[in-house]
Amino acid sequence: MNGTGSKSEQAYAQLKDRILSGDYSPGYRLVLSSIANDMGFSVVPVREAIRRLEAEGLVTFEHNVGATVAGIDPDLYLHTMQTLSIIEGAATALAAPSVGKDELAQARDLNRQMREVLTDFDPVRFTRLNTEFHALLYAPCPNPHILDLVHRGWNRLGRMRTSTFQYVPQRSHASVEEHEHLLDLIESGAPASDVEAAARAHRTNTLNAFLAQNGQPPSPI
Amino acid sequence: MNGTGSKSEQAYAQLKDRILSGDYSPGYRLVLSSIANDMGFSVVPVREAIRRLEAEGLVTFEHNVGATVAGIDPDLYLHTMQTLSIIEGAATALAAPSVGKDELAQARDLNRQMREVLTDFDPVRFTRLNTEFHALLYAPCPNPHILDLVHRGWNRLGRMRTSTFQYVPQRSHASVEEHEHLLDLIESGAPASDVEAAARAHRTNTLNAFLAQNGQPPSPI
DNA sequence: GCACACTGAATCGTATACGATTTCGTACTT
DNA sequence: AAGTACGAAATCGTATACGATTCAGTGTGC
Repeated sequence: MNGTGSKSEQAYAQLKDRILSGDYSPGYRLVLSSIANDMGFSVVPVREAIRRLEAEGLVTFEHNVGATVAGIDPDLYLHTMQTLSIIEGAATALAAPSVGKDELAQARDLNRQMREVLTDFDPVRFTRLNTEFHALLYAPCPNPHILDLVHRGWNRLGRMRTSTFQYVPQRSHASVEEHEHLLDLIESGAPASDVEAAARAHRTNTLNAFLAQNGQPPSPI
Repeated sequence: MNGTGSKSEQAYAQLKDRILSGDYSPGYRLVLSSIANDMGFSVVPVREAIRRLEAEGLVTFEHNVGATVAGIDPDLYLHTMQTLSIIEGAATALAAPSVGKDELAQARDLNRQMREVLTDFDPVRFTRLNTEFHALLYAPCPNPHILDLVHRGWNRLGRMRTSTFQYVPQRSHASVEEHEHLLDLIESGAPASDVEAAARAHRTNTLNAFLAQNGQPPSPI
């Protein structure tokens, strides 16, 4: 009857939404009874939802204490971004042969918009365009498992992903150029390894800019 | 008081065990009440355990029908192995600088044993040695997130991983040679990209051998 | 003044109960 | 004989209830 299905499912979707949107920020204590009351159902489906979120790494759980929204300490950020650079690079390479003219045109347009934003820099808008740009390029990846990992990775980063370029605004210029290069590679049907290397290096560069700013050594991969 | 912690946790561990050991084979219907009875507690903790397993991809869930142990159709196998070749390759490369003399010696010994097994081929034993060999090399990877993904990937393959070389026995000779090469690269402190390429190619070769045998095209990555 | 034991409120963990949904066998119709 | 409608059994989904555990605040002994 209900399109969204079970309450457990609804609870899962709502919690995930609130966490990803930053409504519940890291460290927020997820009290079962409160959430259940808010949503209007009992604690059982909420518990199940939280278990799933736990397995995805969005919340941490402590026995007899409860769940809290998982934070992102610098280490976790490094590790997740490193992993994402690897997986998203592979996804982009695998997707490349299936990227059509339409997508390429869209991507070029997005990059043009990003170039415009450079003159009057708006980090949040730039980051959103950037996210769209990359999503467009890896979406045709024929391996759903890899796509799933990409999505989970970005989810783990939570709200930080919506504002990456707030932290490394100086990367934005190089980023736009690298995008252009990546598009050329894809359009020209370059070997998968080249596309992968470019896509990965692009992410790694942003990560390293972030690390350098915090006085940390660059990622070895 | 209890070392294993909550019943939910126990249920999770037991179910995972039984699935991975092949006790519950793919397609097996996980009936809540039966499992709860078997284990001696109520259905609630069992449900939670299953939710977590679902999020990890070990079981599939259907609303109002129940959970079944996730199978591995050829597509899923391809996708998972492809993903693993990418992630494990990266893990091995990241781990390489931290692989000590001890580990190298152990690895060489394992490979020596594998070479011995070649003369009187035992696919299960060979596969186990192979698993150990690689686990030894990627274990020192400093990025726990990547390690986690490697483990999850192997878990998804379930029991098939314990007998890979049953399906592609002819790969075993080349495999041993490639191991030696990989060890040389690591020992000589080769660049991360070289180690990664070698480790990935090694896995991809096995995957492709498997694919070729089933008349499918090789993996593009 | 400080450490420690105690008490109660908040919260979690699990069992039980019951309504809802699916599934499958059976009888009935054509 | 094949297909369909019906109904009972199996199973799931969720609410409620209650014991168990944690945590904070208070009081007591040293």
